Formats: sequence, C-alpha cells, structure tokens
Amino acid sequence: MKLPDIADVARRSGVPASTLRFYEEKGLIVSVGRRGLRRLFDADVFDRLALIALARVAGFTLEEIALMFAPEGRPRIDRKLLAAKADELDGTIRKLAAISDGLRHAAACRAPSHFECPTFRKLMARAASGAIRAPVKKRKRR
Amino acid sequence: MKLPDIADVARRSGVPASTLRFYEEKGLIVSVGRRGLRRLFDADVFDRLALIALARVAGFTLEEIALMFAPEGRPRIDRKLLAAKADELDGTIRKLAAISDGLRHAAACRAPSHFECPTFRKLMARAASGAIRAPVKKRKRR
DNA sequence: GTACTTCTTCAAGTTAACTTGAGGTCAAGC
DNA sequence: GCTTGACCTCAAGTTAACTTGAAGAAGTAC
Repeated sequence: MKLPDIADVARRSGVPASTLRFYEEKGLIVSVGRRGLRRLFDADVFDRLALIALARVAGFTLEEIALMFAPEGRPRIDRKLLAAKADELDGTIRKLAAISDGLRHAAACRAPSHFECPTFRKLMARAASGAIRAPVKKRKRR
Repeated sequence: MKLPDIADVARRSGVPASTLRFYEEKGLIVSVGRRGLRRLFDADVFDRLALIALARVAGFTLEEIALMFAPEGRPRIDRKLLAAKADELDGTIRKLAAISDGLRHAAACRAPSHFECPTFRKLMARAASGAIRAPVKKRKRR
C-alpha cells in the first residue's frame, strides 16, 4: 500500500506540484493523508488528472469540472445541460476541422499573407458561418 | 463610400467597441480614418473579425494571429509550423469528439457522479491516451 | 544528532484578453 | 451657438489558472 506522494504524482503525471496543491485547494483532487507534511494521494489521482486535462481541452473551467466531480452534494448537472455542452463541442469540432484544413492548405499555398489566399478564405468562411464569437483560449505550453 | 464607424462595427459584429480598440492597438485590425474622433473602418473588417474569432477557437493567441496577418514584414510562418498546428488541431478534435460522446452518454446515464460511470470513464480513457496536458481554456461568455 | 533536501503554508506576482472609469472632445440636432 | 450623447485616451482593474518566493518543518542520510 505504497501511496504516491506529491512528488511521485508530479513526476508521473507531468503536472507540477504547485498545480497539484492548487487543484486540491480548488477541490479537483483530494490527498488522502500525509507523511510528515508531505501529501499522499490515492493511485486513482492519475485518472482524475487525465480527466481534468481532457475536460480543460473541452473548454470547461476548473470550477465546472469541480462541479462534475461533485461528491454527494448533488449539484445536479442536468441532462439538458450536458447535451447542450455536447452540441457546443460538436460545433467547435466542425470549426476546428475547417481550420485544420485551412492551415494545411496555407502550408502548401504561396499567397503573400496566409489569410489573403482565396482558398483559405473560402474554408474559413465556411467555418465561420453562424458564429463570430470565440471564447476559447490556449495558454502557453509548459 | 459610407465607411462603418466603430459603433456600426460593434453592432454588426457583436464585438464590443472596447475590444475593437484593443484589437487595433494589438495590430489585429486597422481603422482607415476618423470622423472627428470616431474611428472609421473598411468594410472588410468584418471578415477580419470572423477570422480572428475562428483562429481563437482554434487556440491561437492574439499575438499569433497578428503575426499571420503580417502585412509585409514577412515574419514567415513556415509550412512545417502550419502543418504542425494542423496536426495539433486534429489531436484536439479527436479528444473533443470523445468528450462529446462522453457527455452525451453522461446525459443519458444515471451514475451518482458523472465521472464515476464506467462507460464514461472508458470513453475518456480512450480520449486521454497519449496526452495528459491540457492548455486550453474558455472564458465566460459576454 | 546535525545537515540536507524537499516538502509545507500563505501571500503576492504573472499572463492573456479584455473591461471599466475618469476626464476630455467633437459632430449633430435644436 | 449651445447642449447632448457617443466617442476619445490612458491608466487601472478583472478573471482564470497558475507560478514564485519567503520562511519554516520534517523525514532521511550520514
């Protein structure tokens, strides 16, 4: 019963210890005890972290993720809301696919500025139809 | 030759005037003159804004987007980089698709906490394979 | 049992992408 | 020609998600 401590988790998951502490504070993960001062985690923390990472990719905030992990409190994420989120994701997926196509074309094309190429523009126009709002942001890689 | 002023652009695009000013400051859009103090824009600013929104969905930072719009400076976004971006996007797309499936299942399933459902877990595990890093974040809607 | 390392807490700092507020200006309507 | 309302600038504030730093404690190696 060798529980991983924070350093083990950080090493094996790639998530910095500072982030693990931060996540614990936010209720996203829990430590199951201490060895001295040092936090000990259950082995399933790795699944949790993977899930958290995925949910973040999908555009959920940490707060929303914490709610989904809700222990007993029943903050009921209802069916409608989940289905709506799925729909939203599908829309995003379609846009990303168009952008991916656009980028690949731009990589091959010789227009002065990529966004000037008519083919690229056409792809983008298709992707943009219906939505000019873009609330997703990527942070720099560590 | 009735150029749209900042209020027109804000109204028709849904992008707040403060954001338009901010984007101009960052070099993402340009105003072509003033009527009094009031900025005037070229009609193509709407395309620009749509493109910016799309690029943001795809996870580009404003800085990266500004570079792609690069006028003459030739800061050469090279083919390899674009292709790499496209690959990255494709990976993201696969994950989002899995999450979308997962969400739809969760919406139908009656597990106590969504992330406890074994079917959901399985979907997520598939999506998570190979990547525990998640540098995308969504901001609140206006 | 002393040194060393690595953890601990807590507060403050960072970054991206905006938003808000104070004080000022100008075209347009009356 | 004066009032009004919407824009202007510039600085400072906001939010999410972390990171960094200072000061201290505890298990581990010698």
